[in-house]
Amino acid sequence: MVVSCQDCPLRKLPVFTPMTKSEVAFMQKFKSGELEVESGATLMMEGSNSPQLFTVLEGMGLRYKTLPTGDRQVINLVMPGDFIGLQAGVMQEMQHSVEATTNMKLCVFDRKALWSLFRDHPERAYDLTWLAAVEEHFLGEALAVLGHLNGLQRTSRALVRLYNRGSAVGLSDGAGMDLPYKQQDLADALGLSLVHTNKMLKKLRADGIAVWRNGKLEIKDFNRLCEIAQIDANEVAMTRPLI
Amino acid sequence: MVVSCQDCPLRKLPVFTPMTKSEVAFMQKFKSGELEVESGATLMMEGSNSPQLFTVLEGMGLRYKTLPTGDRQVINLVMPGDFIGLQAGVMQEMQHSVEATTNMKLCVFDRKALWSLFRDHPERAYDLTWLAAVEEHFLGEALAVLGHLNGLQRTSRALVRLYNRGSAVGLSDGAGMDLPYKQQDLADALGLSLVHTNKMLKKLRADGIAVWRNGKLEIKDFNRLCEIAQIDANEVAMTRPLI
DNA sequence: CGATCGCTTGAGCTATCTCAACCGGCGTGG
DNA sequence: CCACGCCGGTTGAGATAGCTCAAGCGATCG
Repeated sequence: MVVSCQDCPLRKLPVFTPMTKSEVAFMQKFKSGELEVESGATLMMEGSNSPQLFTVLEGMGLRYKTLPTGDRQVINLVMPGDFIGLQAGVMQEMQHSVEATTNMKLCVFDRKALWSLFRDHPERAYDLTWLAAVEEHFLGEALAVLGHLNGLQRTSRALVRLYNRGSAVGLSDGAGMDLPYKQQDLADALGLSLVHTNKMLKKLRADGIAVWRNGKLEIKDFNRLCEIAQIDANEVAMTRPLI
Repeated sequence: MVVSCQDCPLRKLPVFTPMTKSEVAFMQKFKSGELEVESGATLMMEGSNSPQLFTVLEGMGLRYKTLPTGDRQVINLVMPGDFIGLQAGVMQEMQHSVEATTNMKLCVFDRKALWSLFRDHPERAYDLTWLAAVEEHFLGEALAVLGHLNGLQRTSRALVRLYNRGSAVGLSDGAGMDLPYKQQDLADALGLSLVHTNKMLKKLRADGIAVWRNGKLEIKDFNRLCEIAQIDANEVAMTRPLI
């Protein structure tokens, strides 16, 4: 169903129908350049009206909201293939911030071209809407996680999801993958305190289930991890559907 | 910015540009009928492949996921004007269920016509994507609520948001509005136990801030409620942007 | 060498959960 | 018309997951 498209600069966008030559040409024009940012940089700022859309080519980041109290809710971790900025593209302004955790390479699109995409390339517009629906699906799942799972379950689930996503985009080699985040980042994503997150990770480590240290994640016992996370290990890994 | 459109059977869809006559004609064709359902009915079922999209004309419902443990996470409450089923329309299958809380009247669209909407009416396709982005925004906010607010704050926030939304679609008269849900529904939305939700509602009642009983919600002290909910009372009520 | 940063660990505190009982209203069946 | 059962809401009491505070540790950097 999902056709990967090498030619498309928006190459991580899943496409359901092969692209025509004229579409590829349009995409080339749609793409306005590439951008490299340093780790720590803020790509998009809550409340700003960003004129750009990005596809992540390399590196990792995180998408978060800042609460009036100063707390941070991480919405999700950004990996290669993710498309960011649709919200700002389509609403007046950004509702969350995006920050680079590692150095990143991005493919930049001009937001003004978004409308012509809809007008002239309905197939691609459809793909984009599909992407938004998928995003909505994942947020719904995240909501259920925060609403109903305990600390250990949340932590496990995060590791499974991240591992699956990482595998899907080729970030994992054998049993390990790069996961260059801080424990605080994970805590902010899971709605747990740093201390508690640390203790849950320790438990997974002690039980020989998963080890995450020095930016490397190793899954020792995938089945047990899935069991804790309440995920069917055989389930078709429905991660971000991006190739 | 948002132009309401009386002629459009998809009339609750916010449109940014006035509709042409041919568009209105298309919408009439797009609409495949109206549907009335009894309270308690399930409109869409998790995992099913629903051939229909709906706009809510009257009545209220709720959108939820069922967890493997049998727990329920309410994703949001469905009010008149809401558009449901885009996920099923665009992905293969529904990721959550939708249930009617009261009797409901729905405007039904044929999902197969969705593609021709994209092909022939890019403005409307754009509107739809905008709607998906808005939905994503709200889920992001909900995530932050579950991740960082305590029981009283969550409860307060829910009441403020519901009151604002209700007002926006004309469900509130003066100080009161119909809110025909069970405490269990709210609990499942907030990720709290029924008992605790009940105690938080009791506190709001005792403090003369808000009273919700017998399906009627009355806000006694909007400012204090907003304060607890960590919402700026003067903030432009960014509820669902539907007229 | 001192300072900073991320991680780790312990100790007490409390928000929230679970269990359990009870209450009033309503619909149903005898 | 009464009795019963059920459902939604209310309340109390004990248990606990997770929080906050606080301290210490190793690595990195200027």
